[in-house]
Amino acid sequence: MARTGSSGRSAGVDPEVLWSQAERPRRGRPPAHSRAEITAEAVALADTEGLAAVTMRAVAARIGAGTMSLYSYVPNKETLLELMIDQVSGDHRLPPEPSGDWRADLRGIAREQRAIMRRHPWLPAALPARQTFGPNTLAVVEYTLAVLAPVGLDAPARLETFSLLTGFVASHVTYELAQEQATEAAGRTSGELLDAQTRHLRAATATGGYPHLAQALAAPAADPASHTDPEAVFDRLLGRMINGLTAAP
Amino acid sequence: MARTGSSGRSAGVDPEVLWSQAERPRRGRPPAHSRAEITAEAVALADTEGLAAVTMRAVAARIGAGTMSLYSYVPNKETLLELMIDQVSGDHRLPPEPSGDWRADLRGIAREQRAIMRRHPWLPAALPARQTFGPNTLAVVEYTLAVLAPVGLDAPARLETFSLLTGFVASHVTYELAQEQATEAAGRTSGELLDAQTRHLRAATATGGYPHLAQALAAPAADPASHTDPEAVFDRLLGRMINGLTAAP
DNA sequence: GCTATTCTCGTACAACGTACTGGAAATAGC
DNA sequence: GCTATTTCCAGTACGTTGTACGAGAATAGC
Repeated sequence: MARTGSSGRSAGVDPEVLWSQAERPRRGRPPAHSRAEITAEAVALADTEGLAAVTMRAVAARIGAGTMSLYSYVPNKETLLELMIDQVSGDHRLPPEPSGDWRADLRGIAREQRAIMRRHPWLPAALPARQTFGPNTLAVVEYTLAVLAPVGLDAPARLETFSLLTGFVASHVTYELAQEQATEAAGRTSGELLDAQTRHLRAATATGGYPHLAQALAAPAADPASHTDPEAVFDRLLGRMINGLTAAP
Repeated sequence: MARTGSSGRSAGVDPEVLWSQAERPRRGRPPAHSRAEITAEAVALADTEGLAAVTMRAVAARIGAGTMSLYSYVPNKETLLELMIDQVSGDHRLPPEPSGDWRADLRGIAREQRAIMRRHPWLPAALPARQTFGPNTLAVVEYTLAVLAPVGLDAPARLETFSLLTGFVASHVTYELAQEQATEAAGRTSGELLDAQTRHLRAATATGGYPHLAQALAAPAADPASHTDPEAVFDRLLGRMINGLTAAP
């Protein structure tokens, strides 16, 4: 892992150079691959094997190229990650114009984000490392700002609203996936043996040190139906979130 | 980086083994260091040099030990990270009992979280990787659940509220730090040359493709005073957040 | 063909996490 | 103090990572 920035944030690559199309030179040997193809392959790898499996060697092998060939398309791995994030952001299906019902539009954005993050479970963890905004991300930001225009927020507040909405979705999806994984692990062993994490939690609460936590783990949902459907849970929280973020000061 | 879990989530270490005290054996040579000391040193390193600088070699050098000596205290690096997260969670100053004003108590929790994250800027990025809850984290969870007891939420909703509150604070602090870094970089060059990211954004908007974004970047805050004070911004958003998360279904 | 330009990729290296292992060190019982 | 026992310490070594370098291969314009 040589050459990872030694101080807080690494320098990275000039975003202007990164995202401007680097017009195809008309001379010399034509490239056998493309940035988009490499990025797509890296995304597929992350989807199936996890973010840790995305190594330069593995990605190169997947497209049938030598490891170092990647560096003709991407200056370094950090940049590849930024490209991955922006590429999946391109999956957003955005209406050309806000509908006029800004609450509904915000819901729509968040639902899209959630769908994308569920399709690419590595995304929530990768987002905090993002240094720049690619064109696809900017398109979502732009649309969100357009939606927020009629809301009584000033410009900086509108900008941050996007960030907070994304953060909320990421938090929730992370929680959702962890939850599903836990119950799946529990079910796999016929509901008898829970997974290590849950077992640990039960053990911790069994000491009596965390009464409220113990109660929360023991208590079934008051209204099971409303908790069974993940979409319903998300939508309900999302609605409150939108109310909170867009309330008048 | 040999032996990082190949699939999505790595197996990690049994949390029970991790967090139970591992009673000190009474015979033989006493250890020269402690898990807490090592963790503290790793935290200090991350604070000053960034999370990437936390290598087993660097941490060992800091306490004046051989690299491999660390493995007497910590089974692997991933675990060290969990310990770091839980150790800084111990900085929370929690009242012994909820005050009765649960909104104020939630504010207090979030403010503490924000202060800790600002003191340890690597924390927001490290949180998504957390696999288990250590005792200090559990104490915060427990207190939060106690605070939420009088609120009309059922048990699972209370549990997730903690997660969402933490996620909100992490998102906001990440945003705050990025913002400060950008303005600081801009100021360093006497307000003339902006940093690469900002320059990139301006360039992107200059093409006319993102009118709302361009406007947002150009427009000064409607009420500058309310944006100058980061605490005020945080408190205002936090208030809305709390309203949203704890609203009746 | 020639040449300039560009992509390709084998080799190489530093840095990482960590398995292994022999020896050093401290205590417990005498 | 001596010895046996238990434990910790750290050098060496291996596999894997990101990536610098440079020689070769393939193309476009002349």
